[in-house]
Amino acid sequence: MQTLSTEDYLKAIYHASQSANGTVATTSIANKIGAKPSSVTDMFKKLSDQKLVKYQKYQGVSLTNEGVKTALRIVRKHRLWESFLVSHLNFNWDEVHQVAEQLEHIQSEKLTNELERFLDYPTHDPHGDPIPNRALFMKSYNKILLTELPLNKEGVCIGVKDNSSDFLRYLDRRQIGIGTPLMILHREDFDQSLHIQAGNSTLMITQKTAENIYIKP
Amino acid sequence: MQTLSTEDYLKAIYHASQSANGTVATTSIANKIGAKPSSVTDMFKKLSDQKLVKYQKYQGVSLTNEGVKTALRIVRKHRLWESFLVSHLNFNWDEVHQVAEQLEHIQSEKLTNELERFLDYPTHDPHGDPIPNRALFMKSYNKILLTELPLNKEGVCIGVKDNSSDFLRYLDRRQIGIGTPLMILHREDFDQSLHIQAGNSTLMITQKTAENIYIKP
DNA sequence: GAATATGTTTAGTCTAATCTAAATAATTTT
DNA sequence: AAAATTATTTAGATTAGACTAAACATATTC
Repeated sequence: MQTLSTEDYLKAIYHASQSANGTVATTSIANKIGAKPSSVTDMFKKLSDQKLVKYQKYQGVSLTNEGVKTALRIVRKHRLWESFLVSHLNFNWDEVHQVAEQLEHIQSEKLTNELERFLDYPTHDPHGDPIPNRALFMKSYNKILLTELPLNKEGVCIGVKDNSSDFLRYLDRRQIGIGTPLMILHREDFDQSLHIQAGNSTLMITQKTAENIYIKP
Repeated sequence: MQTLSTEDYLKAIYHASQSANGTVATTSIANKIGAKPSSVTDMFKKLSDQKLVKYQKYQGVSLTNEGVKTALRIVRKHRLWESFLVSHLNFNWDEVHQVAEQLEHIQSEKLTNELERFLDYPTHDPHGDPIPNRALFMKSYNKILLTELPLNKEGVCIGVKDNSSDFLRYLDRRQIGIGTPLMILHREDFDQSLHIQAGNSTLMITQKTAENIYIKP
């Protein structure tokens, strides 16, 4: 049985180890969690005692199989709750994260599984991230960044990399969301900005924006 | 902003002060919370510093107006979540308490209010307890105990006093629930047991059982 | 490869919430 | 009303999780 805090660490390690190749540094977790590196070291030891991570001094941590499972159980709850908030409680996709951070810690297998049934077994959350099923398996799309989409080839927005409110609301204002068809009309060599077609309108976005939009090619 | 623990104490004090006349003893809270009296004393001081209770050494506590409001906000969430679990997630009324104890601590006004809207503004939870509305106001029925129902007069079960799983499952087996019409056919002088009509069947219940069933006369 | 910079760990401290054991107050019994 | 019982509080210890400051390892730069 995990505490709130150990669950937060496991989730942070899980997410960090997705981008990196398995092993995760103390500082990177400190930044995600908002704690000092020394606190993170303490927690690494604790998680290591519980066999949830493999930890070697100065070498960072990696999740054990059991650690991955624990993390995925939290991710599953987080994404199911986000889906619920958007689909039934009128939350916008930029408002759900903070609340789901709390709800993901609720302990009740029945609750999680019934919520999943109630939502009709969703496979992706409101940001396009895959939801682990009861067996903790998730199918992720074959996806590319908008920057990688060839010129004049149509793709569909299927997710975002940056989940911050600021970015999501920016996309709302540009009328870009999950499912929006996108096409690059012109790439500006000078500053890498892109002229794109989004749904029925054409608009200009920066490279930074394009790097945070996932496309099904 | 309250911690999990202070919220639990405030709720316990609120419930205890309903039965007693406003002021609540250290030991009674210790029993409810499952803590030692010395810990309760510490917490009483803390809550008193926050002006949520009035505390005088050796005289117990009573909630301030602000304390009542804080407690009611928690009760509101607890009962809304219980309602949700039963009405949409296939929980039985004896299974909801433990999960609602966790969910009641989720902090998000929008979540609470949207949940209330989604449930269509319920006034009572699955145990018949009134749900405070957004203004923290709740209308409680005019109710009596089954023991107080006159012989051969029909009443309707509108709630239970004991919310334990054991009792609720016992009622399930007897096919007694919220809304079941009840009538006392005979009162046994020897042991105060009751012969009752419950829905279409007649059955025998003990005084202890009857003392835990609320009736709308 | 030595010097510097950066990242990580250790040692010791802090706070919230708990506990035990002892002291003290209130209540009940005789 | 004194004695005994029960309830409550105080004092001091413990634990989880965090912190700071100093020590130590690793990585980078010259």
